[in-house]
Amino acid sequence: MRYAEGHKDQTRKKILEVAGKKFRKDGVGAVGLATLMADAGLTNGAFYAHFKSKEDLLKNVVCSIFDESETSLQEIARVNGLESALRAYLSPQHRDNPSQGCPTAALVSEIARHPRATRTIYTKKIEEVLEQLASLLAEKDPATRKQTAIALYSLLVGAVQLARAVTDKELSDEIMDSALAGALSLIG
Amino acid sequence: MRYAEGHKDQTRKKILEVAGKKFRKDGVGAVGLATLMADAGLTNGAFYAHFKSKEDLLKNVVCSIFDESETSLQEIARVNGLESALRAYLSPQHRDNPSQGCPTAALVSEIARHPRATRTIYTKKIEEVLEQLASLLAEKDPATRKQTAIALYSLLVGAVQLARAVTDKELSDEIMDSALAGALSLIG
DNA sequence: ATTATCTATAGATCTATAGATAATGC
DNA sequence: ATTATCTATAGATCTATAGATAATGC
Repeated sequence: MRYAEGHKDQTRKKILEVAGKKFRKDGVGAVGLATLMADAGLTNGAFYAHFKSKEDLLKNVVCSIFDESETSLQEIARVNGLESALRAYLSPQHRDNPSQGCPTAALVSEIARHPRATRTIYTKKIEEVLEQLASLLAEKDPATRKQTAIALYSLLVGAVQLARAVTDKELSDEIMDSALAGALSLIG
Repeated sequence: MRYAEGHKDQTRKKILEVAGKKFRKDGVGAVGLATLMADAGLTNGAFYAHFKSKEDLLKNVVCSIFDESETSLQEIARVNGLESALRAYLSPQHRDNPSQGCPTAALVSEIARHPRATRTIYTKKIEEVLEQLASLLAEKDPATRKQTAIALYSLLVGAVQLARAVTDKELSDEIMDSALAGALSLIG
């Protein structure tokens, strides 16, 4: 059936949006294409009009959720400064809503097990994020700035993952608070 | 068939050992029980003489690989000090061999999606590791010590995961080096 | 006789493909 | 007429169970 101009693009966007959420929430491996398509209001077979495989979808999802994530970080940091961005990253809101949260916190270890082509796209996005973070640091020397950005990002990512995994709510909160203290001490 | 005394215990240990490696290398979800048992020199059906489900196996694997991991940290730190342990954690050797490495770096985000009972066992093990790390810090005040241990562990975990995911070898090395610098600055 | 491990299988997934259908563009 | 989406299905997994087999203990 021939739909209105731009209909296919909209559907593609919808699939990307639903996949971005489900992948982060449940993990890539745990998401089946049939259920994913049903959540997007479509059926299984329609998938292949948009992506040539699940791996192809993942590559596109990685790009699009990083772009969103970078925009969001840029926004917060521009308006309220880096410390506010760190507080947002280490907030219960972020911890408790992985489906809209940081792509790395949700997917990094799974991506590490995916084909090289996917990991290379991920690598490019990580470089963007690190540059963005570095640009927000007060430090003058670019090498030191990158070093700090890397340590800072690692700390944030690790902390949110830990805070999501533990069942003890107090410990989970303590992890977020301690990570904030550590992050602030890193950026001096 | 009735085997020699202790045979079943040995088999159980073998399954745990193989599972500990495969889970960390490929992720829990990507490991099938039939292949796992074949790797242990057994067949599918034998699994249920040892564990009542895959989830039950995972719980036991979490305990046993954390115990190994804690022993190993204790060993390195006792002989060569905390800084050596940090260097070992952030070494190419560790990054390139997830199957024998840190349980958290390999499994934390997957565990966060598992049933509460499994996450509670994981939580207990994390508390052990954090206490162990805290005990190795020079800092006097126990509260500050725990805070630093948490930030330190988060940083280590996040860095190794990132270093494993990126395809650019130089960036991967840079992540490990920057994390070490950050870790050293955290422990002052 | 006991029981660790075996084979065989049920029932539920999963990804991907092939070919049909139906709503819009020309 | 075109083509986005549909249904139906192939073929390969997966976890888990049931019942058979065979090597050791008594």
